[in-house]
Amino acid sequence: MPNMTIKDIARISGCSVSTISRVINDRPDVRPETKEHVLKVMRDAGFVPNTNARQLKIQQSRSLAFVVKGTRNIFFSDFLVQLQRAATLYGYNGIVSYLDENANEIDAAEKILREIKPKGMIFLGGSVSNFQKGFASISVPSVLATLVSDKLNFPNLSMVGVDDRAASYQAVSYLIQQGHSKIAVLGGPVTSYPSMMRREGAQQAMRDAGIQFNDNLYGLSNYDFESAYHAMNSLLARRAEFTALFAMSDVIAFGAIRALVSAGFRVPEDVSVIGFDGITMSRYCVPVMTTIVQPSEQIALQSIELLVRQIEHGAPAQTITLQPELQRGESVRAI
Amino acid sequence: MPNMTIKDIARISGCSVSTISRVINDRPDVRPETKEHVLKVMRDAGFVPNTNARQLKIQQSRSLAFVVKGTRNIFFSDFLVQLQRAATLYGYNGIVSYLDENANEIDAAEKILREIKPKGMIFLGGSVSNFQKGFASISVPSVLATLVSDKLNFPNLSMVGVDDRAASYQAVSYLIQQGHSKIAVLGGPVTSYPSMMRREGAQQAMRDAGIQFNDNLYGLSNYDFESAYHAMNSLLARRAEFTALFAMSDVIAFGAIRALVSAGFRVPEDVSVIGFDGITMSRYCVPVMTTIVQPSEQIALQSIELLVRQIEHGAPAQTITLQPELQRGESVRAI
DNA sequence: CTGTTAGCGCATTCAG
DNA sequence: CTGAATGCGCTAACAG
Repeated sequence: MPNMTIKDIARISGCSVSTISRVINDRPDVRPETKEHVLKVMRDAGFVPNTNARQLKIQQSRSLAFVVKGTRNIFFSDFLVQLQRAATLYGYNGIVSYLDENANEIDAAEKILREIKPKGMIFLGGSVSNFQKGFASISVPSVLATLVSDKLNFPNLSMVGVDDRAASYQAVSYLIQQGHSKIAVLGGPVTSYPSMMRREGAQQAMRDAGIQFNDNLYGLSNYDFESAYHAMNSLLARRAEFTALFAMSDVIAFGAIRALVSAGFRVPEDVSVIGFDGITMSRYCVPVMTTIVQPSEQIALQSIELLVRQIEHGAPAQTITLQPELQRGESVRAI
Repeated sequence: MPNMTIKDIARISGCSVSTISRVINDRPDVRPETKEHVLKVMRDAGFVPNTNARQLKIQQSRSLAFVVKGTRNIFFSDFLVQLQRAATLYGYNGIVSYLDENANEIDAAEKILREIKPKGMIFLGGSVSNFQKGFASISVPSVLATLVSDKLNFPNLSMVGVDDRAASYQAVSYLIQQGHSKIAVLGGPVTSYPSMMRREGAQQAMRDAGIQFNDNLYGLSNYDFESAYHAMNSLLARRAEFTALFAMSDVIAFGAIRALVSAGFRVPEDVSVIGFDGITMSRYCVPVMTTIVQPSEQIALQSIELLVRQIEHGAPAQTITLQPELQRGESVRAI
């Protein structure tokens, strides 16, 4: 009898279906003995409630949707594992949905919402303008992870991440402290909010140090190895002169370093490189990457906690800004 | 009107619910014009069928469970994305479940089976002995991806992967061809089937070349950076002498290289390194990794195809062995 | 505390 | 080709 229903359990235990339902849902209004008895019958029969029927009835699931934009970004892969773990901790199961870099995450979210009716959503990556335009239409508790923006103000959208501008200010300041003044920057397009913030932070750091930011030293790259590799090659092709590079992610840094080395430069002897994210690889590569480490485990945990509070207690959305940390590796050299 | 039902569509389109249902399920017995009309109404209304109701009715889901053992293995992260993509291609949605390295994947699978009733499962990583002991109890179509073993013979368990023994034979033979004879090996424990096969292949290659395999040159490592780093340090601590290293995964190779470099060795000048897997990073690191590339996209695609055939047409389980490819990078030097 | 009953949204006979 | 009616398994009033 592999597929029992609560009816069968009701029959066997001599109770009614509603009592069984109450036991399943751990309602208080069941006599302890009855509950015990029903529980035993259920165990003996190997009964498992039908999730579909349950969810059809209550119109929602116990799942969270993780919407990931940017599948080639290793930082996100790492982060997803943490999210899953945290979700499980709170009794939810996470369903991952990968999106193309140029997909619209709001449209995708709406589709997911209708299809699987998650109780909450967590967005990894995403464009602020897409959110501004469309997020109003989605009403489930949500969290935008690894991104904090003051331009987004929705009652059901929390944000958890580091202050990208401050973090990249720190990164570039570090390069400047080490004596660099010709600093190239590699990162995402202006339509990417974190990229924009990181760029602003970088420029601010230069300005504050009296260094003129040169647009010629800015290379456009997506958050993947290949794109970064090509971006650096373009920089080199136009004879950009720099002694240091700020890459807006470790993955970008790796791709860039590969291009630099292929072109005959040494890191850090000829070019110093500082990354961003602090993926595991950054600690095991040669040279060890100097990078801004995002506290990904904390971000994941806090994201889930916030989401669960929003879901279960109707808590208001919050913005949490966590502190990144500078990992002093070997990829930056003082000059 | 965020939550439409087929009833609404029926009303708007002037048809009955059954016609709508037929259109949704792409049944042939609907007049083309009617179908077109209904389709238009559905699009205009942004209607999405309720998955729960549908699945409750047809008593099965359209989801596949991906059971991943080993969250720190970047190769699996890459691979999962491919699996998701392939699943979507076939109209299924994949649900990922991450397991601890020392969890029992069969127990986990049984739980997943009861909870979400997937139509099929794909296992990433897993111990052959666990399968031998417990897989008989699970009856849904399954695929063991990236692992091929002749010790597993279940009517509902397909396997897709490379011939680990042959592949590592190739890897070590390559080192030997390059003049190496003192070859260290870093890899998983004997309880890991791929590790065992890769070890056997490596030893065979050495035997065939008349090289004595020295147990002192074998280091035990899990498939993560840190473990590999420590394993290499142990090898160095016991003054193992070698000019080349066969690492059973790229991640292991990276961890080992980091340890080597820290100890003052250069790669490949002092020690040549060959890896396994061919993760994206292997092409963008310095030096570019010489490695055995698993055709992960193919493995993912074939795994899903096989699974879908088993599910939809009751096709028998199959074993598919794919050819890996040697990526000649810069981490191996002839001596 | 417990039982009866009416749907949740959809697929599917069975009649037209 | 199309429509009306039934029930999948479960929860939640409502009525004892």
